[in-house]
Amino acid sequence: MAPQFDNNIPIYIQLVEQIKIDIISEKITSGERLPSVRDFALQMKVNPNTMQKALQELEDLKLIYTERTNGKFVTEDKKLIDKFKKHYADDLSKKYIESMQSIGYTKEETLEYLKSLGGNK
Amino acid sequence: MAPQFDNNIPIYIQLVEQIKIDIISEKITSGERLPSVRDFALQMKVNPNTMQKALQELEDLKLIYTERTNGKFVTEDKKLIDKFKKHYADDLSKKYIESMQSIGYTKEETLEYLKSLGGNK
DNA sequence: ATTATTGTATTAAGGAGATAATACAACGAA
DNA sequence: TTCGTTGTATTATCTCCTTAATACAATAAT
Repeated sequence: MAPQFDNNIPIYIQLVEQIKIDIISEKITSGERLPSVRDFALQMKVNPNTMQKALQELEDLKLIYTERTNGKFVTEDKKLIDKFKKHYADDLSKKYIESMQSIGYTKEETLEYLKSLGGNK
Repeated sequence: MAPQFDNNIPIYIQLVEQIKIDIISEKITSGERLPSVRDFALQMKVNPNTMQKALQELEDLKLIYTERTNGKFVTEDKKLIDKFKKHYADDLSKKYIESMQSIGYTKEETLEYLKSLGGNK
């Protein structure tokens, strides 16, 4: 459950990204309650303060909301979640193409490269 | 010339990545001399110490080598450069596929998504 | 009313990264 | 020899991230 963290990126940033992915992929569903800050921190093996900071960012993004003394919940705005999903896929794809171009692959070559990669999933 | 740095990743790491890309893409060619540490730092608008740290990492990777009092040069081992290029493309592609899968896209769907993206370059 | 659980805030300590300001060693050129 | 350029090393300072240890407020359950 506790993910591997990249030493070069602040943990709270990585937590935001991971939880965002869990919401986008519906591993945690719209309206679902998250573990308490303390429990979540235990699960992820980070300090409660670090988890709190990550959850605060997610709340700023409107992806979660808080019911004081009751817990934190994934937004019920499914359109917003879908918007994040599209944006995420778009961002990933554009950055991938750009990175491949930066080392000399055209878009067509990149597509070919990707096709020939690994198995078939 | 001076790139935009991501606040969340150490600058020296980003310098290593950028220079690595420049070598892989042959923007800087095999055997070519790099600017002096001080000049390079000025170009990139970073502290000489930060540049020195980045160049030290690249030397550890054998991508550059040092002639004391004369300067630093891109390796003349073209096979090594090509190895890095292949590894880089592989790594990018695998991570891209994995990330898309993590939000629910199959490999086929990812390929389609990529094809339909943006213009034709 | 009391207790437990929730989110939230505060203070302190340590570590890593970035910058600044120097200094030194090695070598080529004038 | 002297000067300038090269890489390299050192010390200090500042900020941000992380952890630790608390403490408080609000509410549901007992």
